[in-house]
Formats: sequence, C-alpha cells, structure tokens
Amino acid sequence: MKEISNSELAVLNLLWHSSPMSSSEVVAQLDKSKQWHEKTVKTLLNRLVKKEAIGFEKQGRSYLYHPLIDQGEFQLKESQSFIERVFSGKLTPLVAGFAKENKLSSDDIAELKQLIDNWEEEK
Amino acid sequence: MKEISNSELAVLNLLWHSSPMSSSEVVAQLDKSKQWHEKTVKTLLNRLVKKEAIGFEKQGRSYLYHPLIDQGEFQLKESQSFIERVFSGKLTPLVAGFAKENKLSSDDIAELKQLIDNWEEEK
DNA sequence: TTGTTAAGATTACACCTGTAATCATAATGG
DNA sequence: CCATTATGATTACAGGTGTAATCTTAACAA
Repeated sequence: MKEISNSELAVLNLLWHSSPMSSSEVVAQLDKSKQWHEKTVKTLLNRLVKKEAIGFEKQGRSYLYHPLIDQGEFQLKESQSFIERVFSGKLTPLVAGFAKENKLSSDDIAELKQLIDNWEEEK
Repeated sequence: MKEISNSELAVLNLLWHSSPMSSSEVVAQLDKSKQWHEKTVKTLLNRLVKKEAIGFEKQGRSYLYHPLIDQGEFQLKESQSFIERVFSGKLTPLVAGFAKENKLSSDDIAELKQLIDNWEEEK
C-alpha cells in the first residue's frame, strides 16, 4: 500500500472514528479542526481511494466512504518506522523523552504500569 | 526551522552520533547502510545546510560538518507531532501496540519500569 | 422542461523529496 | 606549470503533497 500523507491521514482518522460517511459529512467534521476548503477535502478522499486506503458505496448521486485498511495495523507500522528513523529502533528513549519534559500525566503513568503488568502476566 | 526529510535525517543522525565529519566520511558511513551515491549525499548535506540544521567549518578545500540543532529537542518535537497525528495525542496506545504485537523485549520492559520509578520518585 | 446545483472527476500549480548529473574551481601529482 | 581530480555549487527531473479551481453530469427546483 502506498504512503498516506499527513493531510490524507486526517481524513482517514475521521473515517476510522466513524464510518461510513459522505464527503459532505467529512467536510463538516474537518471544518471544525482544519480550515480546509471542500475541494481540498474531496481531493484527499480521491487520493485515498486511489491508494486503496478507503472505499465507497454509491448512495444516489453521492458516495459513502469507509476505511479499507486497519487502523491498528497502520499505527503499528507507522510507529515502527518512526521509531526506526528517529530513535534508531529503540522505543524507550521516546517514552523517556516525554517523561523528561514532563509530557507524561499521572494517567499516562498509570496506563503504562497497567501495560507492563499485563505484559509480565502473559509471559 | 524547516522540516527535515527522511533522507536528510539519516545524514543528521550520523552527525549527531559523531561530528564534525567531512562529506567523504559521511558518504563512507552511509554507504554501509544505504546505497547512496556520493552526489546524493552531497545534495542532502547541502539541503541540511540551507535548512540551517547543520553548519560547517572550512577545512582547506573541503568542509567539516556538524549539527546545529539539538537531537533531543528534535526527537521530542517529532514524537509529539507523530503521536498527535497517528494516536490523537495519546502516548500509551503506541506503547500498547508494541506490547500487543510482541515488539517489546524484557529489556524494554525493564527500562520502562525504571522510567516509571524515576518519574514517581521525582513527583 | 429547463436552468441551477451539487457531487465527483479532472486539471492546476508551486514546493518538497529522492536521486543524481553537470559545472566551476582550487589543490595536487608529475 | 599544467592536466587531473576532488569538492562544493548548481541544475535536473519525475513523483508526491498541500491546496484548490474548473469541468461534467445527473438530480432537483420552478
């Protein structure tokens, strides 16, 4: 599968959150966060279709779009390649960086502890 | 500061690891990992200079390059924007994804525990 | 029925990126 | 002293990206 650009990802994120959605719904949602023109959003939907990242069902004159790729898989792949590029493949320095700069909340810590407990249990 | 592309980052990573370095040294190092032509590497060095990500000292006919931006800062910024884009700003799902797919080693877990301990101590 | 609209398709266009090749020039080997 | 070379500067060029505008056509309003 082709690379998904940042702008395209914003659209895809919406569809992962709720789908199917018509282009006008996507436009309406995105208009809250980004200031994208309707034409821009349509271009992004089109490119995502070409990349086979999303598909659609015809609904009269308009389409209802839905994701074709799995969010979890996408996130894992992206995370791995990001960590490879930026942290030479090591995950903990990323987390350490957040900790150092106080970007971690107590909730984050609690969740991390939980993760570790689960991991150890399964082992 | 301008965005650093992936290829440029590979060069920058080398310079963070050891600097200053001449272009031929950079070429030699990169030739081990990537199969980049000398001309390609020179282009990347040039672009990094234009982006003010690296600087150089003249050394006779050639230059000795060194980073101008801090690796830790860069990594933190990139991490934040990555996590924002891909995980809606939440860090732990990233770590959870790695855990779920068995991408975490015992060493990783040990390091994470250490991090958490330190974090709690400081609080 | 027909002019207007709205949806999707196609085209636009400048800038970035990957990946070099060519140009200009100063140092170096003979 | 001069031809060769190595280094940096400039140029190349296709494909991706952000950000739309224009074109085509089918449905809807009057």
